[in-house]
Amino acid sequence: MAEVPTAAISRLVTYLRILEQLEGQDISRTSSTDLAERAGVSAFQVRKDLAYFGRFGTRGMGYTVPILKRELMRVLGLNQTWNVVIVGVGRLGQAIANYPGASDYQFQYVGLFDVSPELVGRQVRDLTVRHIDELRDFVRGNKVDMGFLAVPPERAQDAAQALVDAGVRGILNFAPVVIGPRPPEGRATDQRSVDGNFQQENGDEWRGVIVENVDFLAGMKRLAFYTLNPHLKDSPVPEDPA
Amino acid sequence: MAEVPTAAISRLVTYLRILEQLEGQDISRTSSTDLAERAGVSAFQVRKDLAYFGRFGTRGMGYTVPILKRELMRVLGLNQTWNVVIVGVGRLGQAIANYPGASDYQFQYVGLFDVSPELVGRQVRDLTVRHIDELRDFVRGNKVDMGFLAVPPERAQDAAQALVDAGVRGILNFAPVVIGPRPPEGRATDQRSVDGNFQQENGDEWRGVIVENVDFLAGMKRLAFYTLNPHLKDSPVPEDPA
DNA sequence: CTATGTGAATGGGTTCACAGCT
DNA sequence: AGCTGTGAACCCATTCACATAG
Repeated sequence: MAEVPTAAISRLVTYLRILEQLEGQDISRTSSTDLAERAGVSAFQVRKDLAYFGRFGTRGMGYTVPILKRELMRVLGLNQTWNVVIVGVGRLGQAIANYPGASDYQFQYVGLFDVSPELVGRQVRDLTVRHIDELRDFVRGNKVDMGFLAVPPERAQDAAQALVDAGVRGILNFAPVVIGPRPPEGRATDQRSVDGNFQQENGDEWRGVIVENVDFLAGMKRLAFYTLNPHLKDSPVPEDPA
Repeated sequence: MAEVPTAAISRLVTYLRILEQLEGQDISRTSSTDLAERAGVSAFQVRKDLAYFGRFGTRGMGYTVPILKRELMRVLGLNQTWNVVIVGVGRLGQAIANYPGASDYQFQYVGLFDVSPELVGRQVRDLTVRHIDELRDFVRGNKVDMGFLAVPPERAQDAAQALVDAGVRGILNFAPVVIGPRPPEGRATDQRSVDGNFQQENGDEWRGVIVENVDFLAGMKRLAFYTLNPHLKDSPVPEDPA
């Protein structure tokens, strides 16, 4: 089903960033070996990842930085405008709204939403924070493509559902919880779909909605684990051989 | 080399979070099927992931929430104290410092560092921001285990190197760049280690240092890609069969 | 001779079926 | 009978070797 490995997409993002850096240094040509070094992967991997989407190089020569950059941007969907709302405008939501770099890729923050009376009405960046009750109409009226979710974990599922009901196609979830179609009511364990994924007839609004998670508490915990068990991590610095 | 899949560790973190939610709801027993539903994975996967680290359930019965929670905390290294410094105390760094939930796991922020004269000396949370020049002595004097890196991308490599030189064992990198042992000086492409990962003789300080990345710009870009190509994503809502 | 692009082989992770306890 | 724990099967991602193009 995934004819392109998920990990390959993450790597493409990295290659693109490297190409931007190269362009900034007025380096106009590169190679799979060079990209591989800078990205911390193998050159095979670079070539294979690119090959999923086309042929962007010249044999014997390598890649032309601006061309490969343009092609990767196209592949990743970064040559078009994305209208984004942020739901949750606490410290994290504001840090996201103000983080530089998003607008470089035509991610435009068009609306900010929260429930807190202290925040609603306030100005953040060039936007006025709205109450989350206005979300649905706003998304429909403003061609919002995706929502960034920066609410406390206990509100994340409801806020995500609101985004989906409103019609966004993608959610970037910063809350440390799994969001998704709400399981049918009932006890924890019952007999439907034995030993596999659950699925249900409600929750169809979620069909086609993409969720990406950015969970830094999880990152902390993974870091703790690998710091205790370094041998379980494929490190950038290879082991001593024999 | 990775006898435990990296993805399994991420899932263990999710299971742990679910167990905490269950405990908060005074639910004392669960099962692989129940955990699987809540985590959005298969029950096979849950059992296999747990099996990498031991036998925590009772056949025919399932798992006892507090026991499994305790065991997962132990496995993940969350039953001990971690002393953490944050390098970069801009909006993002402050949001991290103030984000609730870290201290639940004995992650203790013991030092904050920045270069900006506007920030150094200021009070954030209960800590005074120090100049990054003090990092080395501080890390050595205060048994710092890991560093969270929230500086602008162009400073990330140097700040990471400073953390490593100072002796931290883990880095949680929020900057949208690859950090690691600095490649040897020289042109982009040369002949060492043909077609594979680079490695070098300097950069040995990085040996054993764990780097985890939390890159939300990358998350945005992945989201853009999958929103354009939903069929390439294994969705929580399964496809219509046939 | 160089470096890409790609079918084939390898290896690691997920899925499965069932053995083993309760 | 029920649900965990696990060796084996399967499948997908990475690695490789080489054919191809410049």
